Amino acid sequence: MIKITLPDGAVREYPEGSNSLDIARSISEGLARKVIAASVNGEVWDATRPIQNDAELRLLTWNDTGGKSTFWHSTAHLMAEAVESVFPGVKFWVGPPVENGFYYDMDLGGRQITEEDLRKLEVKMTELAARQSRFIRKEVPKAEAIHFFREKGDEYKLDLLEQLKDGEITFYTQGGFTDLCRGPHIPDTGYIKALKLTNIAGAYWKGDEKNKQLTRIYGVSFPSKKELDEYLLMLEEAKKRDHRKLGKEMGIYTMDDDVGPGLILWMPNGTIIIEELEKLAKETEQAAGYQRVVTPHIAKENLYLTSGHLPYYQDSMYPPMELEGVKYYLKAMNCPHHHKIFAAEPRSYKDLPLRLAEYGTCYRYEQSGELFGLMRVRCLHMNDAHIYCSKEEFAQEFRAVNEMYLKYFKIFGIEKYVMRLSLHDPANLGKKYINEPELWLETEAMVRKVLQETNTPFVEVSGEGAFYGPKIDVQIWSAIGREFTLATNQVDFAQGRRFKLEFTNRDNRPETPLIIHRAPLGTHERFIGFLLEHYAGKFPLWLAPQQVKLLPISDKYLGYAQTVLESLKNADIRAGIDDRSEKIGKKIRDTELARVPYMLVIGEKEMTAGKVSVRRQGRGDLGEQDVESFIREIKTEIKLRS
RNA sequence: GCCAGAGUAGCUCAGAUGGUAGAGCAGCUGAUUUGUAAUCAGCUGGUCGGGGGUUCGAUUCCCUUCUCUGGCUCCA
Repeated sequence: MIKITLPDGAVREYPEGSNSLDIARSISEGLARKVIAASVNGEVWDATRPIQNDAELRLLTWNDTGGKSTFWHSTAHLMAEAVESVFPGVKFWVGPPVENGFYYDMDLGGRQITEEDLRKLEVKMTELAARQSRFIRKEVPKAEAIHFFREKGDEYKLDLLEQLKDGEITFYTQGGFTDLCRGPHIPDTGYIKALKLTNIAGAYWKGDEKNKQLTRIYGVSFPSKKELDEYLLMLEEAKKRDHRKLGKEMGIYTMDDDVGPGLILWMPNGTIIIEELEKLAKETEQAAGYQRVVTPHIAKENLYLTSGHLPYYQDSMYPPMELEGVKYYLKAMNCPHHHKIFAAEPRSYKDLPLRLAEYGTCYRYEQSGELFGLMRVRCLHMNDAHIYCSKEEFAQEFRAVNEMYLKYFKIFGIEKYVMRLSLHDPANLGKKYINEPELWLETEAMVRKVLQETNTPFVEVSGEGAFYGPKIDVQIWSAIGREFTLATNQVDFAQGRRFKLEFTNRDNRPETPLIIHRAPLGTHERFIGFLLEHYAGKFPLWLAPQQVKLLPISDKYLGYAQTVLESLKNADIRAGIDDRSEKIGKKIRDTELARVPYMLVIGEKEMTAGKVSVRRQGRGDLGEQDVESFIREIKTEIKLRS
């Protein structure tokens, strides 16, 4: 007998070789039906795999992350089985579960796959699932595994095998399909009741663009039809808050083929938001001891040779324009210009920290396939600043920047984000990263220490640093689930020396400052894209392009509405009148849909009493109020940015 | 940049196996003067993304190009 410890601490005894399904069944049949995998001593196992020793057991269902990923991983195998039957001779690479489903990469030998094929594959998969084929696990000696895939002629799996040792190789078979796989899997294919193959994509083998491109098929599956329908509904909902749709609908921005890809034209409504954000940034930065500067959009080649942009960042820059034998580049970052401002005057330790801020316009030649609405563009306006400080001041300054982030996030109600400590990748020193291994390690440790001291939760990722130093990135997700860096806080140990920046320290000696690059509000483009989705277009009052709309019941009250409008405008409130000869219901409907925060209904009653009837978007009628008190209240709401 | 898909009126979408296109909403005009999420009527609006080819004839078929979209690679 073996002792099984359940999550509630209960210890039960079972015959040796019992599996998780048996154990679940001993608790209840209902539970057994829901179990799709199990965590055995912290490791996710097949629910059907025999347990030989005492163990801590946690049964996993669809509602556990481990359960879902097992379910999707198994569906990837089911898809592979279907693909193999429809396209014989196909070679497979890997087929893992992902955040919302699964994919499998394969080499179809030059054959093209169409949307129609996906529908066929779905039918085939449904058919195979209904057979309830068991997933059978088998430990295989390496030699036998190699033999199997040699026979099959699958060089991709042979490549995978190369990194595996004898004794750690397992095969899984379901129906007529056998795959090299670590597992685990669901008990049988019958668990998969609903599925959808969502798209076809190219994916470079091993993620390297120099390698051959394989065909990747994405899909998602569920234990019931109901869950699939809910998922599809959720996708529909997400589409409604897509910033590209809202941006168009609300007159925020547009793009034009003649202007160029990735170049945003901000319309009046979008520009209002930009100006409000800049106002916030200026207030915040002034309070934090920043000074504002303004710099040009271009500079001579030499500046970028000095900064290191040309060797390390050239691919992302627009090609130069040449005038009188001198090459000029559009700036991709503001830092070199700011460094020149630092260098323009002799600096003392007494001037430090020197904080130079600019909403700088940068141009980056992003690859055409990367452009994405407002989130990834080629002309961007960065909430940029550079802080020049001594090593001793660094921790304090870096911490202050982090605190500024959190202050902003509170204002915008940003709760779902991840702080990422982005480090260099030693393999890319001298290529993607400035070749200063010790300085990398030193500054990375400095940043890590600040994060730890401030108890900031973060994840560490290698190979995401800037070319001049490590950074903290704040990751957010778009409505359709794509991940982006919203804000960034970077250390730069390289450019100070490259630009020969110096200040005179207390010992009357020249010293090179450390530089912090920071952009808590990221860029206008990405930030407003994010805000559109975050608020689903329903901006808080202070950001709303139009804050108040006056809705006269009929033309008779237009005159009174005009006087109210004047009062609002005098109070710097963005307001307008709906003077169409429509019924009030229509005016309300249109204004609600336009997401204007406040509506003021004006008719006989209001005109006589010198009042307005206030209606809040999404909330409905709030009753009558004096014009003056209404203005006072919303001025407060605007001022507090609540 | 690579793989795949899409581009018809301002928006959402129909449509023709090749004979130059239609609806709703929006817009405009008129009627209506309205009390908290759609008043009625009429009208305007499109070289069916651009260029080239095949054809008596192309928005439809072919080629090419641009843009957008889903991924890959890359990144604020």
